[in-house]
Amino acid sequence: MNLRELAQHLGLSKTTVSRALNGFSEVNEETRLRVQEAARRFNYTPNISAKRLATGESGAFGVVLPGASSEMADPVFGEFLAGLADGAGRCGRDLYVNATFDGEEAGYRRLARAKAVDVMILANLKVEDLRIRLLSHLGLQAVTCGRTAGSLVYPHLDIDHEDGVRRAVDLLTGLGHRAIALVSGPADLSASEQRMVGWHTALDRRGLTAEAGLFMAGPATEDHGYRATRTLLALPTAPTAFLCASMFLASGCCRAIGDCGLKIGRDVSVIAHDDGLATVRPEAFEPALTTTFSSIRSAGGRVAELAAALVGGADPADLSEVWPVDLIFRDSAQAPPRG
Amino acid sequence: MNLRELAQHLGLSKTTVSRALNGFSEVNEETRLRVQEAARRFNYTPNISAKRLATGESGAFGVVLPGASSEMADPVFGEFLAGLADGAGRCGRDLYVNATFDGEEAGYRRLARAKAVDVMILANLKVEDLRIRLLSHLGLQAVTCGRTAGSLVYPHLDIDHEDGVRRAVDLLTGLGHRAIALVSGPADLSASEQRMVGWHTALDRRGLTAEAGLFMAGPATEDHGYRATRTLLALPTAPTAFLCASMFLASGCCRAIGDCGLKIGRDVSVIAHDDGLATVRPEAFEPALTTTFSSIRSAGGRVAELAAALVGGADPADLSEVWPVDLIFRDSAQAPPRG
DNA sequence: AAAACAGCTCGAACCGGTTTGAAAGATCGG
DNA sequence: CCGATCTTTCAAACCGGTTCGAGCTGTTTT
Repeated sequence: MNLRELAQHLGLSKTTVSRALNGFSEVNEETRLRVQEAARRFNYTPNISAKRLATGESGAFGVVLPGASSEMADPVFGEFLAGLADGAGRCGRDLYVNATFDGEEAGYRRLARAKAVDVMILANLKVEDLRIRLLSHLGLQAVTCGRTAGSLVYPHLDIDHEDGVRRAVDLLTGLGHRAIALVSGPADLSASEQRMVGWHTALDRRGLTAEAGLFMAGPATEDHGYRATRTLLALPTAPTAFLCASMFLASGCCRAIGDCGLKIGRDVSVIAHDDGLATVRPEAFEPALTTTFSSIRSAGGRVAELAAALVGGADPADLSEVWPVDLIFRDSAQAPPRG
Repeated sequence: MNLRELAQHLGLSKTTVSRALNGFSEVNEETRLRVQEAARRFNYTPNISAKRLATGESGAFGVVLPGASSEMADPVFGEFLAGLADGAGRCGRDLYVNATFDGEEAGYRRLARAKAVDVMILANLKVEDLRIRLLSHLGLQAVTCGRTAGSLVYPHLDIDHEDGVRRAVDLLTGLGHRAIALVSGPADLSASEQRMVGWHTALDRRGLTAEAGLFMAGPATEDHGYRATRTLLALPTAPTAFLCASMFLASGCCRAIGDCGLKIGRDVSVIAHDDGLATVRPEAFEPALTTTFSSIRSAGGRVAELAAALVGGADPADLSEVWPVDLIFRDSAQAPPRG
């Protein structure tokens, strides 16, 4: 059942039927109801490709997965994607996932030229992220999850990583900790940099120094969390508290602490950032982990909404948000043992 | 730059240019080269929507994420999706991800009516999976990752879960184990059922009984792995070996074993199934985990290829594969302690 | 009563490709 | 040299929507 057939059935023109279904005001209300009723009865859904061709809008958002890298192996990104797809659905859009085998840049170029998507979604922003410039150069709009320090203005949603770490450090220093390690994700990520800034400023404010040796960047895996923690605990001035940038890092961190014969809470404190993945819940740790929390899935959903607003003609300057982070106190953060 | 403009530049008709670029034989070879050269120079890419409208093919594969559930929280699914997107890219297709807020079935119906995708991809097949019937009823082709026991014929790719578990059990019984637990994923999953069958048959062949109490189904999380293992170790006849259906279950399993003061390898053996996620590598365990291995990412890529073949008109009956599973021996499987 | 106007509806053009059927030009056998 | 055949190209129709501009009512304004 297509538009022409539906119009014939109703004894109307394609024009009127199309307008009736798309909510134009010139259509008689009675006619509109008749049309809507018929559309429902005949199970009519406009052909997406035709609609896109006619409107010039693709009705889809794009995400490029760098094929070679293992970004998707990252469950946090997966969860973000789920939120994104969910939000896109709510806005009546679809999500185009493109994993290019010929390099990320080629993927963007292809999508742009083929007018396959209305907006590109970028996540895991780097400190210096070339993709933003590339896209604006290609004439593709973009919405990002995360933000860079530069002066470029683009719609984005970000978590206040800096503040989250700051508050976590405040909590720990308040409990009496003086040597606080930061077990971080990849150093080139903007989020990692923001966390480092928060760590520095919070320690500075207390008159403590952020020892460079207590900052350990690396992949956000259990493995790196374990190794980093082992390394840190072997230092002559081992830290009494650990901030982990993800739950996976925290898993490894906790395992390392256990392997060293220490007890979390009593001997060493741990605070992790929790993105809200169902598979790694802080309550499942022993003891339950104190966390900074922000749902990455919700963030994905909101990014989709921002993208929809952008397509709808909203001013890009109005489409940026920074979400606060919750600090949730559980048992893994306690006062340090008396030295 | 669109087809008409390109044709004008070349002094040719749209027809000829289109055919030259799409490899039709009636075009003069010299002309074809001229056209291809010009297309490259002007950076011409056909408009996807127009192409789709004209051909009736959408050029995309569809994946529906059940919005309410947390399938995406599952990193294994994320990795599968990455492989899928990668494979789709290699075949010149795109991936349409649809997370419906109004229920999975509604999502399929919408995609079918709007002719948004050529083939649907299904993963995480249930023992009784209604989606397959629904799709064939909607006239949508499908390729699945996983297979059900029923008599329906559909293109699929599956891992030989049954054989993997059988060989793992054989290894353990060969080492002298007699009580072998199966820490499984969700019971309604077809893969879980296949694993259970493998467990039963391998034990039967050795004249051992598969105790119902040693089968623990649940979500494929660290948490469930931990709880299940604690429960099992508290049994009067505690198992001496554990088979874990995923690396996450294995993480929890190992933690539980450690918490009970036991040592993996010496006191208790563990074999896990490894889907090849970069974040949870068996070598990172202490001791390194013996695993059955099969890359879920490669599987995703292959599923995309099968889907492309299906669109290309291949006989659906020829498009099914079952991949063998590697058994990789490491240190976590040893002979049981002498009772 | 003529002019202006608002409310609905419609035919036709358009989006940018693919594909059909016809035709022009080249090649060839007789 | 002519008709048959093959090669190559083209104009026009088509896919299924959206949208512009015009036309046809009937009501209000002057």
